Amino acid sequence: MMFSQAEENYIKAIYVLDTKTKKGVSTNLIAEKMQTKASSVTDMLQKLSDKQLVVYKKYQGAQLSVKGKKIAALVIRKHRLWETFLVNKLNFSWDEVHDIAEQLEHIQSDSLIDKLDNFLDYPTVDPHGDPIPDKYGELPSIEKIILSTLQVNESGICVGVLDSSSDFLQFLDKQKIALGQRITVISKEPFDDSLTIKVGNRELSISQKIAHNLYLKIE
Amino acid sequence: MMFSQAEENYIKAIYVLDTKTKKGVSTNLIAEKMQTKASSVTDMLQKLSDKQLVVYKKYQGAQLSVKGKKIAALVIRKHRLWETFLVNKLNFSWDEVHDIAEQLEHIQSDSLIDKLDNFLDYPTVDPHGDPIPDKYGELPSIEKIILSTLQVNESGICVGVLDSSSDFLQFLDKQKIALGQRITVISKEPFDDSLTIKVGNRELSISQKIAHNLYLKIE
DNA sequence: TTATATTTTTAGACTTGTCTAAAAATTTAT
DNA sequence: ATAAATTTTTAGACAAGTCTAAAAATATAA
Repeated sequence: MMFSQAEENYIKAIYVLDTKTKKGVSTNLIAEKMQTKASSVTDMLQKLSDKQLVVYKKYQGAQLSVKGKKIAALVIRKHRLWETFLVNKLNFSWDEVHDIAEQLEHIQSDSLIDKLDNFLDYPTVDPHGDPIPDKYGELPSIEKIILSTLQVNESGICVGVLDSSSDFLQFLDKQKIALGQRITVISKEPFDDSLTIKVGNRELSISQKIAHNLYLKIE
Repeated sequence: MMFSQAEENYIKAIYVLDTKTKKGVSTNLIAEKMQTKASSVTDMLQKLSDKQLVVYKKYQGAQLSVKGKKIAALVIRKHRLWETFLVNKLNFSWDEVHDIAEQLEHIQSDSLIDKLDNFLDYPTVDPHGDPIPDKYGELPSIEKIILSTLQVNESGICVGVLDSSSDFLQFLDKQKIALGQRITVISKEPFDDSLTIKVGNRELSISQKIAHNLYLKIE
């Protein structure tokens, strides 16, 4: 069974929104995510429902079926493997790879993905710290917490970003904050919720918004 | 300026047929190459003509414009770089890569191709010995001759195949004939035009058809 | 709870690329 | 050189995916 790029993109969008909201995903939400119109979404939901990839009742929003979830996970697997390839092998920086991976994720070939996975040495996370589903569509769960939830003097290893827009990623590059680094909370400012952190041997002040988009792993 | 996959595929087909026949390429020829109907070809030729990619007059066949030729060469460049990647880095064999490269060649990103080219160490030929156009669409001309045109006792280095169907490539693998090997013509059989050749330290007999599909480079 | 606002769906249209069937042009053969 | 065969184009239809505008359903508010 093979799906069009449009179908795969809708399924992926629903997957992301689904795991974020836990309820049926609304037509408008999907439309916004897909940068399209609600009427187009309705048409596609009808089609995906016919193919048993989503559970959809008129006016009730949509949820992925088990089959739909697996397809979503496999597209995400391809996306993240390609991003890993682009960064680790072709020397792209982590803020440049999203759009290219968005195209590469639709290439249809199981053996290609198997061999790419092998070539990359079976990575479990992509360059942004997001977990890579295995070939069966299973996501390894990684326990990580948002930096802004840490108390003063607590610390952890930076393992991912919540927002992976290039603006944010470029900011991190500029501040020399990278995955794998230890981050320690030195102090918290009650006035604006900004915090002072230690990264390597540097101390720097970051806004609440920044702290809210960095994932740490606590040992 | 960007082109759809369908447009790119037509342009590529016309390019290949064009350089093979030297005349305007007929609608039926393109239809056969593209596995489609003549009426579809007519529609597309009209469209490509509007975009100045082909020179087309009703009932007269089509030829690529300079612009069309450049686009064709750049698509072929991508195809051959990806084939090289698949064989050299992912360990595919040379008979498995065509269909996957057929998809990858449509990925739109100049920097991706630049970086891939660099990663592969600027190859000039793909795994089948076909030349890779440079980033300006220029094809390096490689002088190579068909094995069947050699006289007895003449020899050369095998540098390419004319037919790159997987049947033929798998036959070559089975016979342990590979690019880079010296091939010497031991004798020619007038009855069926088969020939006995020396490859490495082995002697083997090959049909005229095989000999007609192997390229050699003569020093 | 009835009126208003918002969300969602429907209806109809458009684009790209394809097809079949028929018409027109070209080529081949007698 | 005219008839027959072949090639090519046109005309009209269809599928996928999108859009706008209007109708229907649901949610919100007085």
